[in-house]
Amino acid sequence: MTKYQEEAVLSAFFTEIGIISQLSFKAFEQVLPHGLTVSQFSVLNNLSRLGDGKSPSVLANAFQVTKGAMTNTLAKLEASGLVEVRADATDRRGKQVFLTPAGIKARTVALKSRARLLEELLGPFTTTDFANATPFLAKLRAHLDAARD
Amino acid sequence: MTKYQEEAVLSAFFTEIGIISQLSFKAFEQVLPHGLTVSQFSVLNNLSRLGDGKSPSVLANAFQVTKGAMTNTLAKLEASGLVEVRADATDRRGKQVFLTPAGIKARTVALKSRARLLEELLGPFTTTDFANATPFLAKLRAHLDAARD
DNA sequence: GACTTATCGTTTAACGTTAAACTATAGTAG
DNA sequence: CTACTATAGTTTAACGTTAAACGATAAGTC
Repeated sequence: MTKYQEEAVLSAFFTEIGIISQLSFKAFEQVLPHGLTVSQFSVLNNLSRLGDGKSPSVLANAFQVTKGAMTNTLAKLEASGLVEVRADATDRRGKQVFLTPAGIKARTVALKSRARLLEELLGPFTTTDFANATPFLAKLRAHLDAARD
Repeated sequence: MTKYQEEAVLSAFFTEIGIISQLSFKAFEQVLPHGLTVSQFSVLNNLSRLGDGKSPSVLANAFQVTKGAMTNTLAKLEASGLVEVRADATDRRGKQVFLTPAGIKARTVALKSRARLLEELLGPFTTTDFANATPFLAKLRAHLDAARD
């Protein structure tokens, strides 16, 4: 296989990845409860699955987003009453983010929408198809993540 | 396998896709010749591979981007002298986009950077790993594209 | 204890994008 | 020919993001 062909293989792979990412992202966004963005849902979901009380900067790191972006996302969530942001008692620079009952509920509703969407995205494929594809992707993601300067 | 587990499989898959897409996109952006964005490179590459003289709206469709976004991208390319936009003689509403010598050169330089980057992204994997993963992704992309309302 | 460096969160300007309104031109039906 | 409808491209406001500057607080060093 020539250098050129190898390049074409990688290029095709990353092109497909990019398109799938874009299409699935948009599909998810359209299906989310009104006013909730993917970023906002991701924060709610993280706080619910992994526990709330996290600081904005921890969240920003978790999602690989700047602190400024997280300030914005949290402000929206707070304005919608889905999250409560309190001063950190032990570090006066810091804050802590907590889910409100409304936030928990919004996440639950969003999860149901996502479940319906995923079923739709499954299309003619089987769960096994996706399960088989994931390990390589996970390893690749870990490599890219590590190689990032 | 329970419904919940199936959902987790799909969710994990799309999460990996999203992260890989984001990381590879950013890596490409950082490696591009100064001032060239991924969108701009994509237009140059399309015009070079598939022939220039296309209209802005054809390009907008090809990249699934709004006409307004393409207006912006082409304006940047034109300001950089990488592209020449001429009135369409046969349709006075329309325009045609042509590569300039500088545009062809910029694309060549960008392609070399991309080749180096792809080699780096290859990491511990083989070309075959990517080749094996691509067919499913291509089929899935086609499904998502078709399912899009 | 005083200086220096690092971290937390916010703010600002800039960017690329979308959606929608708009102008100009083309195509079509009566 | 006259409407009407559709399409090409631009413009505008809004959005979510980044990068960089900033003030406040904490941690480390002499």
